[in-house]
Amino acid sequence: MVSQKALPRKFYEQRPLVVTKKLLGKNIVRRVEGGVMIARIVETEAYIGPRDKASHAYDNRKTKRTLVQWSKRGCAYVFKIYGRNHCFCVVIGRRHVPAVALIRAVEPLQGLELMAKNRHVRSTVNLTNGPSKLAQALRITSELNATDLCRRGDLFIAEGEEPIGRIVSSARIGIDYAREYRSVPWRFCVPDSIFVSKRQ
DNA sequence: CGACCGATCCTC
DNA sequence: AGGATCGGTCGT
Repeated sequence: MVSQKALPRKFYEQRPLVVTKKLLGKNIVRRVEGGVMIARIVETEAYIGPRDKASHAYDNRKTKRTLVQWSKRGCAYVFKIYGRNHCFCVVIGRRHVPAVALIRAVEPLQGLELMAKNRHVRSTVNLTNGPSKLAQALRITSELNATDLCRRGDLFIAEGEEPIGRIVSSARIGIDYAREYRSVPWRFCVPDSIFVSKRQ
């Protein structure tokens, strides 16, 4: 039986890289009409503004899109990318310091049928093995931007099983333009998960 | 107001 | 390897 108690604010108030790493193994709980979906986080990345050139909040770019990055830790930052895809992040920066953890991959635990319906794919691994794939599977869109994940609502994160083995860290994916921040090891994943992006 | 482009995914 | 697809962002 998996816990459905939201992680406390205190969890998100640790140092950004600590939170990003500790999110591995935690469970995303998503309630929609038709049921509950639960998925275990297996891959994350940290974006730590304002100096991080890969971050949307680089150089303190505070816009309508990025504003949530300055809100309370433990809130959701959901953005749309390439016109059709969404990505799901968690705010983890101290007050006045924008920072988020991007959820890059999860393992489905409950509600696989719902996820498959949302994704229109057959294979289980293809359900949630990428940031926009999991957002689509869990039906996470811009409407959920700024959701407080510390409340037990339609979207929150709960305690899960500790990852077994050593956490792998590496450079982040898809941010080659970020100059000297291109190679910082701010990507974390559990070892041996088939849902983790190829490339480590 | 126009131009550019992306923390991706899918198909070829 | 290339196209989809559109709102955010920035320069004029």
